[in-house]
Amino acid sequence: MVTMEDVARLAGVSKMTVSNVVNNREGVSDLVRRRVLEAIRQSGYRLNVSARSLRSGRTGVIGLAVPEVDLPYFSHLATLVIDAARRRGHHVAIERTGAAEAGEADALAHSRVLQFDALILSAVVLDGLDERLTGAGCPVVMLGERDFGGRFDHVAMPNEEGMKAATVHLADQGCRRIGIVSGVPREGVNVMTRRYRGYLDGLAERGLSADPPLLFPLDGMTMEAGRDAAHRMVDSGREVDGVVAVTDTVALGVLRGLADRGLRVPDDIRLIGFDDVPESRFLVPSLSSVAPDHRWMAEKAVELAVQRVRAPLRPAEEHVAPFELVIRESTR
Amino acid sequence: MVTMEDVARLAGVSKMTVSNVVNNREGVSDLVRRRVLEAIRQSGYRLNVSARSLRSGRTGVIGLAVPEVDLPYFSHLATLVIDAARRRGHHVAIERTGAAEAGEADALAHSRVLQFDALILSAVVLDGLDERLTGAGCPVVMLGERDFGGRFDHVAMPNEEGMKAATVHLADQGCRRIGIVSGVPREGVNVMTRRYRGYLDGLAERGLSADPPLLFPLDGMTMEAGRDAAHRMVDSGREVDGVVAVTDTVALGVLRGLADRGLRVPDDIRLIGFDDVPESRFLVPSLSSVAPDHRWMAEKAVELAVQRVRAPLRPAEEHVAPFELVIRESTR
DNA sequence: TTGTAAGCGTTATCAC
DNA sequence: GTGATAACGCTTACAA
Repeated sequence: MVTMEDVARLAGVSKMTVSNVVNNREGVSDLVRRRVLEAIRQSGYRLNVSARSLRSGRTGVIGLAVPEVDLPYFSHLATLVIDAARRRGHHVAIERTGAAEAGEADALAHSRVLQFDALILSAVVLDGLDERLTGAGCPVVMLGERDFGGRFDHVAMPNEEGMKAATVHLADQGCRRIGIVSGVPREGVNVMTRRYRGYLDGLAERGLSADPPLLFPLDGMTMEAGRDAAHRMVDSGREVDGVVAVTDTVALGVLRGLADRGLRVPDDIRLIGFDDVPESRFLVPSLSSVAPDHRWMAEKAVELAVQRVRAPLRPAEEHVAPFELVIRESTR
Repeated sequence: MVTMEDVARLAGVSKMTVSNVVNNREGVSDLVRRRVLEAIRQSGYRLNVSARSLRSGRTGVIGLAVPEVDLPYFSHLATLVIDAARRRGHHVAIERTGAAEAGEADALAHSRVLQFDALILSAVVLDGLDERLTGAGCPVVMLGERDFGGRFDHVAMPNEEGMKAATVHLADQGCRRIGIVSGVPREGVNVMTRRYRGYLDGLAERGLSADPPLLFPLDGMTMEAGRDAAHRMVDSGREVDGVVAVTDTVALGVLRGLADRGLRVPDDIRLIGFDDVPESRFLVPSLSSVAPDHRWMAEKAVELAVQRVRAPLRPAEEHVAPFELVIRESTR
């Protein structure tokens, strides 16, 4: 392995000068710099990141913990985070948490092992996370779902506002019996409860009743769960003329489930999702959706992460992503 | 920061004994081990991976370079690779190459910077990669697309066999004018040329003419490109009663493009994809597809990577993934 | 079974 | 503007 020492010898300078050149530091004469660069080229030298990290205490890696990499929403988000980080000279290591508390706790444990400079945590369910977070061994930025009373940097989704807008939109399209396909709202603040609240707000805004609630519960946040929920919805015989799905991925399953029962969207029933994942505009029918500005979210999360590495003691910030309602065939 | 030294002092042993406990090595008495573990707990000690890597020369990280993280095929693959690697005690860092030669070369450059123990490269287009690969600074396992004359470990897709089977299937369903939506086959061996060859083989197998070719070229491998190709196909006025799409992602776009022109699948035209991504069974109509065993591929790729780290000089291995044809509504 | 010493490749500090 | 030296926290090799 070629080290700085070797390069230094080859260029006839000291190790330290090579280091200065490699790190683009001031105070190296042009002549020497050129000589060093040439020596680096000739020798095929490569910086040893482990050594640098050991010395500097920084790894240049930001962790991104998501429930599943292969759900469109998260993979899309991951892409954007990777880009945003790269622009700031950082790398991203993705942790899969599996949407379970165990997994999310695990990701934190791993963040210790892998020594991220910061961890961006897209937490869905984890309760009682707070105590553990403080022991993560690196700054944590919450992305998406939860509210931690201002103790952590937090990039929030417009969960309530978005869901409210979606529900109002369905009402304005003439729907009178609007159902929701979602996880059962649990105690504490999480994506399910917030979106469910937004749905209720939307109903209230248009004077529609939520009693008895038309909640069709979801077993997981997958396409499969969405399809099954749609089956149960139709089979229950309860009349529904519009559905808000808690995510686009779930909505994709609902679309399939409705087709299985011979119901057409939007003719028989209207459907709207949340996230505006890339495939939504290509589905048949194309899927209306609440579209948070994902790029903005990724950018902000990485920005917060990088800032906090530099200044660990700044007060925590909370930001809510902007969104727009994208109207497509499924609610026409 | 708490170091092994601190733990050692606390437990009344030497640094080395702590190291032995941390690494689960033999030859530490139970009593001492317990004392050390207790000291670790009390002190909140965490292993410093940079230091370990610097000393041992291994990082425990496998790089995975894919064109796009947010195409379903790659995100699914990434999930499986992450799982397989975790089972072997490795972490995965994902590099996005952007499906361009520049990107793929870049990933190699990064592999130098990040010091992966090995790099799994899902290369799509890169020609003249061979020379650069040897300078990657770590073992490289090719995943998916290309053939490198046996110089690299290689987990290949059943590109030709799969496409042939898909084409034969369409013929057996009664299709007589079978088109293909694919990138233009280029010089050299890549996914496009191999799949196109499989398509031609399939036509030949059933005595169907490939002259003039019903190739509808693709500008990229995206849903959008698939939709546009479908538009051009229909607008060209050329009669087509079956289509093989080069990937499921492209097929999803084709499905949309056909709907835009008022054509129904499978009634007016049958459609089959390649990859069997998770969403395919949930589409309406559900999408028939060539289903390579992705889990097998990920497992094999990681296995090869780990093996090669241990034994850099073993001769390269080449494996072709098994596959099956999944018949769904789109070709009924 | 446990301890000691050396060194992995880099950077911070301070001297020149 | 450049160089010598001393860490950073850990593991390998070997001694006790």
